[in-house]
Amino acid sequence: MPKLVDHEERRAHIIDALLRSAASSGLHSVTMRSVAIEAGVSVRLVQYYFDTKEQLLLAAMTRLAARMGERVRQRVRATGTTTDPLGIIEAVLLEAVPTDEESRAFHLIYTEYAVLSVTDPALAGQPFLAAPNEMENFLTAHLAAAQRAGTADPHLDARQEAVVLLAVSAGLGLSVLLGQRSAEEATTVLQYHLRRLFPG
Amino acid sequence: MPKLVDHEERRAHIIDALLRSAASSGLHSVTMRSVAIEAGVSVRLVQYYFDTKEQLLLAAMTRLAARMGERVRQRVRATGTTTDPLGIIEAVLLEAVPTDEESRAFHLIYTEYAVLSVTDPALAGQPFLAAPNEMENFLTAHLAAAQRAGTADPHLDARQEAVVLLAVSAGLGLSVLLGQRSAEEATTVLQYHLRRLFPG
DNA sequence: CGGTTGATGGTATGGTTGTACCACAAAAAC
DNA sequence: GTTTTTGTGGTACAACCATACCATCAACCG
Repeated sequence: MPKLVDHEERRAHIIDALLRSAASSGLHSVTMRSVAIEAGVSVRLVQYYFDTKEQLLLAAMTRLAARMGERVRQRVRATGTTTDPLGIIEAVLLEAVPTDEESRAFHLIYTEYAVLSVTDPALAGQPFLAAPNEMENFLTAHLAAAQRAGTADPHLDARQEAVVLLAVSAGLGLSVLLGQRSAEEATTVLQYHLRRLFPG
Repeated sequence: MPKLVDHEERRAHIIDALLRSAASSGLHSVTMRSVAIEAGVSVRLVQYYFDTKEQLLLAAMTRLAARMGERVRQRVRATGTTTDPLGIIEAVLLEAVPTDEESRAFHLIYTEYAVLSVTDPALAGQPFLAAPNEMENFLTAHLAAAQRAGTADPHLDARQEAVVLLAVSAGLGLSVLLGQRSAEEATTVLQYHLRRLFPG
């Protein structure tokens, strides 16, 4: 046998090719061939590492969901604090607003997957439910902490506000994707809304 | 020639078949054949009335966008008032939350179209931008009216709040579609948020 | 050193899709 | 009453797609 190759690396390489291919012309238009070409390998190799297209799509979805988690955690880390609820919450929510081309592509594919998973039984949507639920708890906890610290209005229902926040961020992100709003507008609106929850 | 048929009626019939077909297994899986079968006509007829698949999809999208407008107007009319801003706003926003199977199918296809229009140049997204912009103005106006009438907090920025409201409603609707939340939960959260804008 | 096994390329195949083409019947036009 | 025109069916076709199959080549195993 030649070279004795690192399977995980090869798989990652192919998945990245799929994501690039999907970013430019939509998830619905990716084919074994387009992925192979984008990855610079033969179709046979894509088959070799993923067997079927369904499994390839599934693997890409899993990778995407994982990357979403990383992105959010990275943003939170970038705030450099674990004690400023407003900063942390803002960081989490702003991740949903696509700014540069890279994040736009990311969120586009993510959304395409989410919508696809509604009708495609093979893509049962676990990854798309686990993450938001986790975020909901996360936001609720930090909101409650802010209330205890006196920086957020104590009359608020922390959990319901957390759900509202997630919905606002998802809705704004979507409207940016659809070209209805600019990323700057969306950011401004989100910050406006946060300032109402965190007066002063 | 036989029968001399009403073209618009035939077209509507076929488009409805497309929407039914898309509702059950996703917009991506509709084909000329599946539409023809669902409509109970031959493939040739679908071609005859729409020439190409692209035009069929486009016509269905247009019809869908128009129907969205009707739905919202109908809801507003059903409130039976033109002077109660809270009632009117709540009616508009609740339309985005799919309750029964019919509205679920409607919003699913609508969302699939919206996402598809991002990558498919043939489906340039005008219909998906006009309606929300109109709604934004509508909500802004009614919010401002409520502020003048003293039922809404006068410190609010009516336009930004309108954008937030649209985003919340879109986000909640999407989360219901994805199966993350029940329609009841979404409704509760939306009403909670509205009660914060309209105290008392 | 011989053979087994991992990695890869190439190609064939069966199915599906959108669309073009051909035929025909029946109503309208003249 | 002949000739258009309009609606409709059936079918053929070229493209494309996912996948199965066949072949090859090189490394490691014994």
